Amino acid sequence: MALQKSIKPTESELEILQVLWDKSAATVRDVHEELMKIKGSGYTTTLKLMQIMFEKGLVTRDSSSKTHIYQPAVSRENTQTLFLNKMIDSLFSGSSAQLVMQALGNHKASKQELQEIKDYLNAIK
Amino acid sequence: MALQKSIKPTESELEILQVLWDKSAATVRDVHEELMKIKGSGYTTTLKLMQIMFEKGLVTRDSSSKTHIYQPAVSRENTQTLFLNKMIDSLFSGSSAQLVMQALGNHKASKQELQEIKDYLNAIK
DNA sequence: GCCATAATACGATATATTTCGTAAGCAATG
DNA sequence: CATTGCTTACGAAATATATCGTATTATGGC
Repeated sequence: MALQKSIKPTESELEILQVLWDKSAATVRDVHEELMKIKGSGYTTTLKLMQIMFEKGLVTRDSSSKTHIYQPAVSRENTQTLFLNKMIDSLFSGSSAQLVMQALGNHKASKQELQEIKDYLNAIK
Repeated sequence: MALQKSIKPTESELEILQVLWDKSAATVRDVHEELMKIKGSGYTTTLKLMQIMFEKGLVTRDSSSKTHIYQPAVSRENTQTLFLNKMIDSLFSGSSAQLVMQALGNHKASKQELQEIKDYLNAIK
């Protein structure tokens, strides 16, 4: 499999990918209804974005029936890693440890989460 | 310290902020020469961006002499947190633990860094 | 078969971001 | 004190992203 240069999804595209990752597959309407919960753009906006994403190869679609079914073509993990690495470079001087400690320090992690991380650290030692 | 409404710097603005954070203060030329090491845009592009950043309040400047001296007006840490939280929301389902573990898993952390993180975790327990 | 409904396609506009060209000012130097 | 070089200011083009309106097409119920 050829190593495709990973395109960076835009912000709106990320919102759509999130829905697709959660649902595995979805129609434009499905996605749009999810997006309505967090933003207020029109149906054709979502449609257009998903068409563009298809052209870019960010999603696949089954167009055998009139209502197309979309699926993510990039994995959540790869995309996370793409953005993480970018962020580590652009904001943390290339140090993932710095990023991690900053993330842990901002009161967003519960005790349980901290324990998970410790376990994880011990596991990969 | 007053709580500033945090504007999200654009990608180019982040590159400039990085230089300013490293140097504490710098002229447009200083910044531009640093940027030349990683990209190829013209001098007036950097100038314009820094002027816009000044209008947005992302940087301050001392214009008492002809060559202005710029300083960051937002802290590295606040900006890191801003982007981290955004990313946790948009890519990690709101879980900082997930982000941390993904960051640790992608082979970017050295043994030494991992140890640092463990120490840190123990410290904040 | 016809119509109402809902979908896609797509051009056009709107907005945000980045880039550059040019004009004008200042200051050192010779 | 004029020339040269570096500076800022700023308009405008170029590019990227997001939004919408309208036309067209398919489909199921009548």
